[in-house]
Parts: sequence; C-alpha cells; structure tokens
Amino acid sequence: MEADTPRVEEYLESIYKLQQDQYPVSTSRLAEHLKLSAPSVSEMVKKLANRGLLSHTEKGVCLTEEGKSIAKKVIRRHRLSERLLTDVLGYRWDEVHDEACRLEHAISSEMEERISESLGNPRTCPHGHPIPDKDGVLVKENVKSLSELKASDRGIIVSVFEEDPRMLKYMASLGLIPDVCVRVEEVAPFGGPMIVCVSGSRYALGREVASRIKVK
Amino acid sequence: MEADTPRVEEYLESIYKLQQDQYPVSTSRLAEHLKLSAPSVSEMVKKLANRGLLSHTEKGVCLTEEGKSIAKKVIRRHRLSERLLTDVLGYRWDEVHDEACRLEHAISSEMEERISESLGNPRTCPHGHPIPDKDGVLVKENVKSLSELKASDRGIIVSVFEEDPRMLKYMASLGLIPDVCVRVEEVAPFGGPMIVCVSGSRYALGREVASRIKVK
DNA sequence: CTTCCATATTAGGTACACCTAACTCTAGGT
DNA sequence: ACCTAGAGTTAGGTGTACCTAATATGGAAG
Ligand SMILES: [Mn+2]
Ligand SMILES: [Mn+2]
Ligand SMILES: [Mn+2]
Ligand SMILES: [Mn+2]
Repeated sequence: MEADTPRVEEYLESIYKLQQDQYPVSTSRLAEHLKLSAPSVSEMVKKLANRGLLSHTEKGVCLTEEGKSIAKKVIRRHRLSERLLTDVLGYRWDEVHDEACRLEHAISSEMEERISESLGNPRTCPHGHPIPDKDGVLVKENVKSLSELKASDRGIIVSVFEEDPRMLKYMASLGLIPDVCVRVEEVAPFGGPMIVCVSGSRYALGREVASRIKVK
Repeated sequence: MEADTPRVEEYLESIYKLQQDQYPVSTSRLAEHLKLSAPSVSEMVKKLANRGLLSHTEKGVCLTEEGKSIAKKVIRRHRLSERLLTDVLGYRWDEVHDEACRLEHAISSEMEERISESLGNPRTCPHGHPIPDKDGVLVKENVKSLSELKASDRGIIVSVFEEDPRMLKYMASLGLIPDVCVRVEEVAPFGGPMIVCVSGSRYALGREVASRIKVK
C-alpha cells in the first residue's frame, strides 16, 4: 500500500485539492496546478488509473478511496511539517510552503505521529487548514469567503487559501490571520474593494484578496 | 552550486565517509556501501567526474573541493536531522538513521540553520560524530577504538561507528553511549572478547563490537 | 453548417538512475 | 610462464518522469 514516489504523491495531493471546487478534475487544470505540460499529465494519469488510485472518465479524473487516502496522508504530512516549521523552528507562515512540500515526501508514518504528538496534536496548519487525523478523517468547517460578507457583517478568520509568500506576508502585515475578528465597514460596488476593520485598524482590501480569506 | 539530486548527494556522502579509512576510494567498495551494482557506480562516477565533483584515477576516486564541500553539507544535514529527531521528537538513537537519510535531501540551507539554532548549535550527532559547521569546518577528535585498549586502560566513549539498529540497541542496553567512561578489565587472547566495566557493571564484548566504539 | 478553439491524446524523444551479461586487465599463486 | 580471481568497464536494456510537435474531438460562435 505504501511505497509511492514523490511525484505520485504530488499528483494525488493536487487532485485532492482541486476536486474541492471542480469535482471531476480536468487534466488541463491539473497540468496548470502542477506546472507540467498537458501530455505529461495525461500520461501519468493513465498510470495512476492503472494502479487503481483514480478513475478517468471523459469529464475528468476522480480519486478512488485508495487514492484519496494517500492524498490525505500527504496533506497531513504537509500540514504537520508546516506546524513543525512555525512552532518549533520559528518560521513565518509565508516561508513554510516549499519546505513542507519537500518534507511531506521524506517523513515516515512514525515521524508523522511523533510530530503530531510533540505539538499536542494540532488541528490546523498555520494557514488554518484542518490536519487530517491519522485515520484520514478530515473535519470540514462551514466557512464562507470574506468577500461574500456585506457591510457591517462580522466574521472570524478561519483560514487563508493562499500559498504565494508575498501575499501571505501582506496579509500578515494587516493582521489578517486565523482566529482574528474582521468587520466589514463598506463594500464598493462593481467588484471594487471592501473596507474592513481588523483589530482597530481599517484597510481597503481587493475582492481577489478577500475571496481567499475564509471566515465563519 | 546547489541543485544536486538526492542520488548525487548520496554518492558524495558515501565517498566522503569511505575515504576516511581508504583514501582513494575504490568503486567496488563504493558499490558495496551504496548497495548498487558495480556498473551503476562506474557510470555515475563518470558523471560526477564530468561535473567536477571528484577525480577518477586508476587508484580510485577522490572528491574535489567542491565535492567535499557538498558532502559535508549533506553530512551536516544528516546529523542535524538526527539531533532534531532525538532531541525534539523523542526518537531513540537506533531509530534515526533511515529517517535522517531521507530528510538530509529535503531540507534547505534555511532549515539547516534553523535546526542548528533551535538546538543550540549542537557539536555532535546522537552517535557522537561531529557536525560540520555551516562553512564546512569539521573538528576531528583524536580517538582510538575501544578494541585497542589493554587491560586496566580507561577511556571515555566519544562515538560509535554503527548504523544497524539492533547493534545500537544492544550497545545502549549496556550503557555504551557517548560520554560514558569505560574501563577494560581483561582482554582475552586470539581476538577473543574483552571484559569491560561500564557504570558499575561488567560485560564481555566481542572484538568486532569493541572496534566500533571510539574512545579518548 | 461550417469554422474555430479549447481540451485531450498520440507519437517520438530526452535525462536520470538503475540493472545483467560479457569483456578487459592486472597482480598473485603455482 | 601460465592460470585465475578480483576489479573495472562496455554494451545493451529497463522504468520513471518529463518534454515538444502533431493530431483528434467536441462544442460555441458566426
Ligand atoms: Mn510535495
Ligand atoms: Mn498550510
Ligand atoms: Mn540520504
Ligand atoms: Mn549519527
């Protein structure tokens, strides 16, 4: 059951993430996300289908139970690695992604458990995403985008769908991090910016940025 | 200067270790150490020579300055990983080798420095081997094998040249770990066992085991 | 109904890192 | 002097994971 290559893990992880908003995942979106050519992905998808890790129909690819379970294991390792980097080694949240993307393929089940225990079984990564437990159970919180809120609505930031370090740095500089309360002051029409209030300060946020911040 | 594959790193690391006791390293010993066929090693050695990482003469291979410097970087990452595993995650010294052998290829210079700092810049790995500093400076302590001691000689264990988990477990069970003082009670002739005294107990040690324990 | 575009695949090729089988070469033993 | 063991290389081949160029294919727009 084990013994997959880093690349196989990378594909499964990407598919799992992409199928959150596009159910059967198209190979072109997958290629784009993995930064690979369409034929490379096409070929690899065929191999993964042969190994029983996904099914491939005209609509796109869907992970099998086995594929999903490996994907969640990789995501668990990624997020636990991120926590180790921030909580133990003092990384900032904008520095952890690439490092964790390599570590996730190098750590064993044993190490995965040890990290989790040492950190007191954290429930989320530094960006607020839930860490699947060791049996692959992933609690999905009911969240919406900050961009969906109306003037005078409030929300508590749960997570941030963003990996770009510059964007993460920017968000952190405004205090837009998990567990912080945000109040919407004003929403400009025609997809314009939102004025939000965070820990006493007011900022104008682009809709694109706001859509990546999930609140409850 | 960076951007080597895990395999290249593995070769350089092995060559560096082997050239401690056999100066120009023969490709056959290298193949044996890496558990690869002789032709595979022969081929790879040619590539590494082309990249300027080693020179290849009739006597064997010798690392160039660049090859040595990469090798020491990998060894530094390996030993720092081992320390992270034991000191932060609670691994025993017999559990760390394989894990560290994967981690050493996944961690960045940044992470390397952060681990070192977080642990207070440790000077040795859990087995007592020195950790090269970030500029590749490696302090070599003047040690000899426990097996070279005569009856009534004493020594303090510096390091243990052993990776096999069962052997390491055995040594730890007798208290044969770095910084411990050992006294030789008796040396049986014809390469027979040595009777040693460690923290109040006496044990009979095979010569093979004793030769792997370095003392000062 | 045709044209065109996005999506996907096929065809053919590369780099990397491994393998076995077969060959060469050299130093020692008899 | 001759034979042989060990060390090393050459030759030929495999699997993985990527690439570009060319080729289908299924709608939307004209
Ligand atoms: Mn990854
Ligand atoms: Mn994260
Ligand atoms: Mn390694
Ligand atoms: Mn060690």
